[in-house]
Amino acid sequence: MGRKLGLTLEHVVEAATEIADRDGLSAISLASVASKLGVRSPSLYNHVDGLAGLRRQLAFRAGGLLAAEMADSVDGLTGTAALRALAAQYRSFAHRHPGLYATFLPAPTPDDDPELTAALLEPVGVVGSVLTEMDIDPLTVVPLIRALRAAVHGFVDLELGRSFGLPDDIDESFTTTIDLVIDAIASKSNA
Amino acid sequence: MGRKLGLTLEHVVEAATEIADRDGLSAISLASVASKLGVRSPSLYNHVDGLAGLRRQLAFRAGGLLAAEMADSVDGLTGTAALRALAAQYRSFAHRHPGLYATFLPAPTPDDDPELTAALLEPVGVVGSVLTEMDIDPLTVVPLIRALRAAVHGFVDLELGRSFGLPDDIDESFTTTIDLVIDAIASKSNA
DNA sequence: AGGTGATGACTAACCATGTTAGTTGACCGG
DNA sequence: CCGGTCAACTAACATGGTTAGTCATCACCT
Repeated sequence: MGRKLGLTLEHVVEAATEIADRDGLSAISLASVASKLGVRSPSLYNHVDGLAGLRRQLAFRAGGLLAAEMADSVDGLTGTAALRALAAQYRSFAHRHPGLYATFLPAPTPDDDPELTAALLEPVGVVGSVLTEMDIDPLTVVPLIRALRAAVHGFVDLELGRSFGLPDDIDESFTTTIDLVIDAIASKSNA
Repeated sequence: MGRKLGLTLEHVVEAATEIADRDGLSAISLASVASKLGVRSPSLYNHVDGLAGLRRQLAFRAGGLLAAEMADSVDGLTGTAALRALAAQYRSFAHRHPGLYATFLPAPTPDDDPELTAALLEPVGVVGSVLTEMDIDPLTVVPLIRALRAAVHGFVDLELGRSFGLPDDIDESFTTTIDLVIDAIASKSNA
């Protein structure tokens, strides 16, 4: 049998994305992706460098998609309103794409894979540009951006991991959490 | 060959802990654990219910250890000092036991495994008792404890995942992050 | 039109891992 | 001393990743 289907890298990554978002990142295997595409596992090597390569492609897609969504969400906004929009969009992305979201951690080291490292830090850059517009003391901007990132990521990660035991409203808790951090950031702004 | 070594559940879980803390949670396999113990993989079934059972035992150990350390760390302290001690101990645990720490997520659903769910929520209980002593409005205590948990977990998770790109001092960023949340909590305390 | 080469799928084979079944030798209580 | 239990074992099988080698199809070039 020769060339039967018009399989492309896009198709492979798309299929893997669907599996990851539906059944979790660990459900991705060459076997499951190949099966979804109606193809045998070795055929995937024509498009992707093994399982590791597939995961890498998935991470690229995740970084690019999230960065694009965040850039869109902040359009026309500045200051705390922009930060709130970014946090909400970030959380929404994680809800809609839990599998892609999981590819962010652990991050590759800059030595191992500088290209992928840069792609995964793209979303952070969007937040950074909003913060510099707010005229924060340069000495404290890095800890503050880390605090915001930690709070948002931590909340989403716990939420996705079903780690909040109590039935109390989770949306409200998210608002409380990010407002707490954003207010603290605003109090150090000179804009 | 019959009964040769005095292998116990403790030995198995201990070996798995060492592997997980050194090489990551995903490095745990029955093969790697058995090899470390000088035993064949099927022998482990005499002590543990397969790989899933081993991971479950590891999660129990993680929950118990962290809860004990946190209870110790808060001894004699109250209020914001207690919260700061808890956060520091939590982070220290994650640094010393990254493999055990990773077992906390994703959490099992209460329906699937109520026993393990309870064990993993034990550390949260320690924080809860400190907060109730601080006399916080019961309506806002749940969002606040979630904010604190999200910030601390998020920070540690990003840190362990090498996701902080910049070389800026990480200890200082941690202090900034948790002080930010703890100060907000303190401002709502009536104690 | 027909030959040629690249493409992209395939089968076969190998290795590692998890798991089950059945076996065997050592210890322990009667 | 004898019999049962326990805890290790070997054998066998399934699944998944990977490599090597095969072969049909398509595009292009003469």
